[in-house]
Amino acid sequence: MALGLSVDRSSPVPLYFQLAQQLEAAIERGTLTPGSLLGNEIELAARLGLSRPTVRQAIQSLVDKGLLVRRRGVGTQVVHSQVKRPLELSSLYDDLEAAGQRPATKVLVNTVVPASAEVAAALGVAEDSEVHRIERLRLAHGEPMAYLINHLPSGLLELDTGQLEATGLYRLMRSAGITLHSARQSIGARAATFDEAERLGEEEGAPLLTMQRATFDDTGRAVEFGTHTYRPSRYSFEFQLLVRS
Amino acid sequence: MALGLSVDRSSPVPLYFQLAQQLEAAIERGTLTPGSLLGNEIELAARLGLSRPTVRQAIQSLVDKGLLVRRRGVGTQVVHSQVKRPLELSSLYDDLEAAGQRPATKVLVNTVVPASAEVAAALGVAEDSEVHRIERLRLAHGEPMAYLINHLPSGLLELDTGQLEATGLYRLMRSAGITLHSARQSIGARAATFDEAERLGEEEGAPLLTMQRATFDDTGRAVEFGTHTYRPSRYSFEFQLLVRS
DNA sequence: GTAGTCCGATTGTCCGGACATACGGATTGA
DNA sequence: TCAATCCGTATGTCCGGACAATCGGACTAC
Repeated sequence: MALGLSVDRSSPVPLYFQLAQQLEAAIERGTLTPGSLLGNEIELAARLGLSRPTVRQAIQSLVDKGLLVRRRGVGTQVVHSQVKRPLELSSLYDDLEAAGQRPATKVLVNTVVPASAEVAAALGVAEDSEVHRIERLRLAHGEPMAYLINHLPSGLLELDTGQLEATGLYRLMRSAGITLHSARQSIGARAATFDEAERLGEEEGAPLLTMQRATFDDTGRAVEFGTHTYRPSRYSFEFQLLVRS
Repeated sequence: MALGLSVDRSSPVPLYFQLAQQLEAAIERGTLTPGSLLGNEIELAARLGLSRPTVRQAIQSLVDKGLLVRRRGVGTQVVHSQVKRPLELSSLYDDLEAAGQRPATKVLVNTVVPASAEVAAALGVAEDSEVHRIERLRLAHGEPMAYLINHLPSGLLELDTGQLEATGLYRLMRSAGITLHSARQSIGARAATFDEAERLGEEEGAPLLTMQRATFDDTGRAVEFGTHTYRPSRYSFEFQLLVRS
């Protein structure tokens, strides 16, 4: 097959990664059609001038992403389903932007407060110690969409209101050198209180979608604790899961 | 350190898997405390009589699970946070059982119907072709908790009402030899219609948590499409995410 | 005292090979 | 005709080694 696979040994990009990218691109592009066999690893390695472990590493990374399926004695084939991207730690801002909605943010509160018991527990800091508190209203097409309350440990990040209105919190954290690693989420629903309804332009008692999330960086340190409410008519959580085998 | 690590070469269980399990157990047990270094791979391999790639494979699997963090030039250490288990494709039945709630199921509908356009699209079958339809009421402590509507392609599974009341749908599928692979989920909220409220013992207009999910097996074939409504006072979605690096 | 440099330690990448295991089709036997 | 067996094929596991890249601390020079 003319997949045009090739690797550049002078590049600093790892060989297995180059191969994985090319395979993923071929799947995305439709050159590798769902259900089609990938050709055996030995032969593929020989064709590319790579060793089998390297080829396997590339393939494995795509299997982990859910793009390929390996079956012993059969071969490796492209998953034939509409499942494309697995779950990511999503950012509302990025989600909206990807959907072409041009999100806007209004920062309502950006201050330092003593940590409540709940916040302290979530962030793993002492109660009443100083934490940043920001409250933001997220809009799409001029309509309120979500009300976001976040707490961050102090000293982690400069929280500039202007920047917060121009981009998302996660992006700010990443550009400050923080590598996000994992998060604990809880998604529920409840009736809007009067204040909540007011802020989001809903009626009191209207259903709201709620999300609480504690985010951790790669050292396991809590870097953010958020309590968000969404207008369910404007937003729902969409994601793909992979089963752990 | 006296971690008591050892592998059984006569076991059919892969060596890297044995090691991974023992390391995970040690972390769970607290023998390996958060933040502690794991000792370098070379020495660990020598101590266990394994090769370095095997040890690396074990460690990598735990890194993928989010239990360990590797840093070049430093070593591998246990993540120090409360993040323990990453996201799984959760089964409401298993969730409830794990929480010690002794779930009960009432099967209200178990029949074969022509596929609606929505169902046909989700399952990847022709419109009006035959699909199974089941409607179940899930109770915990005698209280209604969720109303579950599921559609399955015909010929996939024997859907015995008795079995459906005794266990969960996912467990049934797994024991029928279906390997679940991935799912596409959408979680939202809305106000209960009169009928929905009736079924769940809520008031009309009360907030409901909704979930739609299409599940795929390892060949990418859709095996189930579910439309569920939950009482938010009784249930919320809890899960951990890992960031894809 | 401070900044730059060097160096040991540790993980990251890659190789080539060996044998085990499971799947599916072909062959063989009843 | 149908079922059990054999066998080729492809992935799964494991080994031992080599060199590169990066981190952090120690040392050195200014």
